[in-house]
Amino acid sequence: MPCDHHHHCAKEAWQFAEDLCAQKGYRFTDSRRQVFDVLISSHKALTAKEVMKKINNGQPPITYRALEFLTQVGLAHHIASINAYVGCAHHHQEGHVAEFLICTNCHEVEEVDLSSQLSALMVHAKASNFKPQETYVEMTGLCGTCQDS
Amino acid sequence: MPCDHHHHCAKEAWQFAEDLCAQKGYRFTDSRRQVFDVLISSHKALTAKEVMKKINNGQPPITYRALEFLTQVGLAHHIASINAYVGCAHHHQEGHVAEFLICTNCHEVEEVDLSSQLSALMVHAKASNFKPQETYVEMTGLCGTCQDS
DNA sequence: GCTGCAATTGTTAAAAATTAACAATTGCAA
DNA sequence: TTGCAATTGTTAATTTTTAACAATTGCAGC
Repeated sequence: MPCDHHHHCAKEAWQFAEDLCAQKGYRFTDSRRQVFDVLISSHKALTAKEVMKKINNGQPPITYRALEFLTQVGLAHHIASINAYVGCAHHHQEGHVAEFLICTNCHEVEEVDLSSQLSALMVHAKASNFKPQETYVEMTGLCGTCQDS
Repeated sequence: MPCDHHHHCAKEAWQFAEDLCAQKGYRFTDSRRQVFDVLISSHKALTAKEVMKKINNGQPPITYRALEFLTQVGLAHHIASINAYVGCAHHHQEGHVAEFLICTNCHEVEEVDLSSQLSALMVHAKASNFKPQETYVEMTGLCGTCQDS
């Protein structure tokens, strides 16, 4: 269940983002902050276009660059199945894998940790001598709210 | 390990496709056959553009429609993480979930069944009262061959 | 065999999404 | 304070996907 007190969430998220960038020596610049703000202010996955609209029509390159940055740093996740992005301010271990539950109606996204089940996904990679880079575990469907509407 | 005797593979795949379409009452038309042929002749995931190129530069709408058809029928899978398609001629149970191991270098794709591990992915959906539609389990990385090159 | 209808295709063109290229600016270290 | 790497601003192109609609096809019912 996503937390519903965005003010609280947001504050911690910002602190987390600040710390992460500082610690890793990345510049948490204005445009990056703006995009992060848009994403983190919503639990929904937003397309690049939606992000742009929310930032007084920011130019595509700026937005795409910020999205790429945030994704690489771990402050956002790319949801490939619907080609959208969702903010994230959890600390992830190296090799962390999350499962995303994506409502196709409202695009609300719930992120759940898969660490304990990860070995089940890895076993095939291991058996095939496959060296993993990125893992996407995405489930589209209808969230509880949207099932009733 | 993908089978390496495409002739044998292909023959069975065609039979499977014919039967599937006949049984479900779908028309296995020329353009659909062409796209299926392109996909099934390769274990690699191909982008829509790559498919088009292989079909004496087929027009986009025709290719996209065929890809959509094949995906819906189950004769192809959409690999969201790299926005590409891979042919498939396995019989899938209702609610079947596969894991795709996708080489980011050569785009070879291995499909493995996740049935036995599926409950691990579903447990969170259940707990969240989330009604699943599509499940994507994709792992990008380097296949054995590409690790050495 | 015709007729009519639904499914599919062919074609043109538009819309949407992403990236290239390069000049201007910024932040910081030497 | 100079120089360099990182980042941004800007324009425009490229790539990807879809819309719209006319033409065709396959087939069921007469």
